[in-house]
Amino acid sequence: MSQEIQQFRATLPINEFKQEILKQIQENTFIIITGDTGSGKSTQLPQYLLDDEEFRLNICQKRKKFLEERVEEKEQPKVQGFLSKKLKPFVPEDRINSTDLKIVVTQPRRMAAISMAKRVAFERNQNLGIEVGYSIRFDNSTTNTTQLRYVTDGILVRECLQDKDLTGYDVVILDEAHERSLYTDVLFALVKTAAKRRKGSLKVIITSATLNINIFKNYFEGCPYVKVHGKSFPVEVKYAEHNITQQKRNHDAVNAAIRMHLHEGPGDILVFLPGSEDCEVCRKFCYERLAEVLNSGVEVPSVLLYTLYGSQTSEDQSQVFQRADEHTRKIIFCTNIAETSLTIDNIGFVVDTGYVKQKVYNPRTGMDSLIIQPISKTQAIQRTGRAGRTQAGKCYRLFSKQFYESLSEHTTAEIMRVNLASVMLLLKSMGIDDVVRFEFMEQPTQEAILQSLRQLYLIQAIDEDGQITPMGYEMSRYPLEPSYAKALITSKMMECSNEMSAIVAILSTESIWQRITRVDVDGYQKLQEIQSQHADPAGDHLSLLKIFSEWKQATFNEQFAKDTLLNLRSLKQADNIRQQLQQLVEGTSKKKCSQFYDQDYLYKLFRKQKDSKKWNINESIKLALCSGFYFNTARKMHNGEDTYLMVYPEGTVVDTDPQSVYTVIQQYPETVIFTELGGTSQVRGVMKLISEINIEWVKPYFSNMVKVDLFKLARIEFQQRGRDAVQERRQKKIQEQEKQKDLEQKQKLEKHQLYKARFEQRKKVKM
DNA sequence: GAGCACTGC
Repeated sequence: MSQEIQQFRATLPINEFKQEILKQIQENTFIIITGDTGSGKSTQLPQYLLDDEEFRLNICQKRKKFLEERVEEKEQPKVQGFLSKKLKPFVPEDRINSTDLKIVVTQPRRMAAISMAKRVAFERNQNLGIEVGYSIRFDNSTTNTTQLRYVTDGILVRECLQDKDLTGYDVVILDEAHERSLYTDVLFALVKTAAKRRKGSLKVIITSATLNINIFKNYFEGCPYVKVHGKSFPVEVKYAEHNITQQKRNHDAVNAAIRMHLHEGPGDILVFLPGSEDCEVCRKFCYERLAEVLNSGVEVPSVLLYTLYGSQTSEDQSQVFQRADEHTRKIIFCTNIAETSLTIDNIGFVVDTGYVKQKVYNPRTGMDSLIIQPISKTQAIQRTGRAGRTQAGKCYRLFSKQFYESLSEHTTAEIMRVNLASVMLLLKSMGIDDVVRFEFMEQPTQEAILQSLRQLYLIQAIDEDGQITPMGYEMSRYPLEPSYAKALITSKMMECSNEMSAIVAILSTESIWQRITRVDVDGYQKLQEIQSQHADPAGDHLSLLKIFSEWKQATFNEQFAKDTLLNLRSLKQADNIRQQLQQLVEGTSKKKCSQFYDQDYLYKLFRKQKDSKKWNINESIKLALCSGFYFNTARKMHNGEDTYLMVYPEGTVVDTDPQSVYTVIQQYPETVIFTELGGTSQVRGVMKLISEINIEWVKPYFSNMVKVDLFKLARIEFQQRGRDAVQERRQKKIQEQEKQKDLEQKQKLEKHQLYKARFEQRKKVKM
């Protein structure tokens, strides 16, 4: 067996580059390895290092030197909170003399971490956890002896909180770095600073798909890169003559798929669409079209139609992966999920509509909107590649070559499109104060940073000088958005933390209700009936808690979940998270917190009210929610029942979510708070997850919100020394933007001329 | 006048 494995390992494309890679790693701190999937880099690279005796001894020596010097320096973190006990500097005594090489490999997805650890353990003929293991949230297979750990990127970020020099590792491999998840972007910055402090005793390897390596090279100071070829087949790309309109998108996609089915050789067809509803609509339409073709007397070879998207049950998803018989072709209508997360074998053809749904965060309004957008070139190439994994393939793009040229080079990194409050709090809790100047690989907008600081200040995670508070330290322990962490900590003080940890856990998962589309009329009506039966006029948060508790009381019954149209997968996940949160809440000291809460208006209110007869636990839960979300207060406008006016920013009008219990029971309270603002129009927000409150509870906080001194908060006066540098960067950015603008203008003009020429030509023909 | 892509601690 092991000989077989050795032979297999030798055939992997990366094997040819083994010596070169090892040489570069010896000589450099940072190294980039590019190569497409199938090159074997994720599984082989760490093994090359593990098996290289010289490398191991060399790096252990360097590590020993570094740790001895650091212990002598008695380095302390810059600021220390009195609430958090975990912030003592990490001095791993046993690491000083250890001759074990420790490697960590980060993955953007949990499944990838597990399967790679299993694969490598298998290749080394070992049980999982001895030498090789994985660690993901809620699931850890590693022990003290584990030398190679596959982890999700979020896990390594959490580990950085306790050990910012990453002294527990000798090598960090950031795998699939081109995907640029929020945590990989944070890790780039953390790992870069750690490696510099470690003076050559920490090696950093970044692996990425072949594209956009320049941005990595710039960030890691022109470090060397090794290019490894993958195993893939050529894919022929065809463009449509004209771009499709939104109305005709599904129509054209189905026709393209049918044309391929009738005229092409073997190989399944993958059709990329923006949304799950599009998938269902297309499947239905495809059946109808195929029936029409059949009726017209054309012979149609046997075919199976599937859909594939994230909110399906895993049973529905697994059907797609079952093999059809030799003479039957599969057509799969899918969303972005098939772009990277799920890989289907035997795809020979791809139809690409050129669009995705993407979440965009607007820092000014604090609103998340889900918008249909054109894909990036990188995405188009990725989608195309899905046709060339097992055979030479074809990709039909439902847009013109010009449209492709006009697409942006890369997908906008996540860090550029999310609320940065938790990232900023993370940095502050690690002693990085000057977040405005913090060097990310790609700089988020100043506005986004300032708005997140504002939010952190409003929930007292940082003080008016931008310095992290003990409360902020406490919040950073929780794997939650800071506002949820605040609500949870407050709930401990207000004696309702069991309830709050359940609520927050439910909100951390996808909907606990089954997703039923409007196409399913009966199901949709039934869902609405059940929802109204369980609706609690106290609000969405308490209604969710109620249904969750009922499921728990029914002893986690599967049938109960089915009957009440609940999503069992989300329920189980929510309960898992609830347990984790409860453990964290136990670690929060009520006594120490009271130093803060004794001054707190909401807490005083709680103390005053809690002995009165009218008071019940629901009120406490709502007060705790207010402590994290009071800036999301809205009051009813009387021109339209479900239209509300936010207290801040002034003049912001918001609607009620049609899914909210208040829409279901058709009662709209005077004053509400909400925990999420969303929508699809970017113009007007929709309040999601709403609870009725008493305006008197939050009134004393309103003046805070108006007089936030962002200048002070951002510690701008601390930056005088570095002002020139900032100015220079800003200038450069403006120049780049202008260049980009010019380019776009030029492209627009060219496009216009092209259309004009075509129009003239057609006119001529008609004449 | 609104209905939801994908991850992750």
